[in-house]
Amino acid sequence: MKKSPQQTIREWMDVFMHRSMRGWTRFAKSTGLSMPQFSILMQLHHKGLCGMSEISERFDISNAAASQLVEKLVHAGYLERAEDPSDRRAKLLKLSPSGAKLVNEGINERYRWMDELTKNLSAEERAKVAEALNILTEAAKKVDT
Amino acid sequence: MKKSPQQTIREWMDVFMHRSMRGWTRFAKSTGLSMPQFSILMQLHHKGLCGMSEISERFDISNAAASQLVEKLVHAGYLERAEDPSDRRAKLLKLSPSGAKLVNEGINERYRWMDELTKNLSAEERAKVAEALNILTEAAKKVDT
DNA sequence: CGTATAAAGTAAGCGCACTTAACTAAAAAG
DNA sequence: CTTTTTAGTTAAGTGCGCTTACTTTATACG
Repeated sequence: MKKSPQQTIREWMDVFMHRSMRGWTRFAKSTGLSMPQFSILMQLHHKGLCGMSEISERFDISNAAASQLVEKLVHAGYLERAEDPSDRRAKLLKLSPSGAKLVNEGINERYRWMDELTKNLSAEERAKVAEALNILTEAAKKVDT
Repeated sequence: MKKSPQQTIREWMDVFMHRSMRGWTRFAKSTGLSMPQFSILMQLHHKGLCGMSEISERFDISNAAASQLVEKLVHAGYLERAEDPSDRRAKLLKLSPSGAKLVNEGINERYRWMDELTKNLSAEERAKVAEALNILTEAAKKVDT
């Protein structure tokens, strides 16, 4: 009874998702931030810089809600909010140094599990894994607009 | 400038996590359930059957909170709550048919993106990916107690 | 036995995310 | 230049998750 490639891939997804979701929520909790707040920091980490309305669109919440969440993060020192010089109605949001530090700690915690996983692999296995994940990453870049 | 295997793996994690978290929260929202409620359904999906206190331990909340969340899920018809015959203080929780259906829809939605990703791969690439993810899944089973 | 301990449910109350509605101010349109 | 649209903020109010404190019922232990 051999597993199909698709089955193998799906099994991995289940394991990976279940595990990393747990780690993720635990870390967010440990920072004292709520999930919505933490997610905004992550979004900023990926986009680098963005306006308020991008936040509300991305998380499908009202502008008002986004504004309130951001306000808390600015107040806590994790975000910097500046006027956009090219459009003075808009704001430019970005991670403050301490916000970036927090996000990186979270990401490193994620990496740690993965390192744990791969540290007992042979060099050959590790190379195979890396090659395969590279294939998937490239595919993901094509699919995600 | 070649990427190290570790870098490749981490890059994949970032892409995969960011993308699947988004899909996950969107799906949960579309069901009308809150994330905590939805997470409980997922936990039940993985464990099959469990008591109330396992819920509170898993999510690091009080027994009272778990009881309240479960009550809502039972009332909504997603969970069945029965007395444990071997310890009549305890309850046995499990997904109802409609709860199982909901969870499976969520999981299938996750799979869909992955299918999208892999459908344009050559058979050879797909085989490589499957082999690598199988290695990782086995490793994960060893690491996670 | 009775007493202590454990599992679960109930009640009151707090904080947070979210919404709508009203408002400010700048840009775009006519 | 006036009107309309757009970006963001503020305020009031709602619902939910969570906690602590208390109650109930069943098991474990001396």
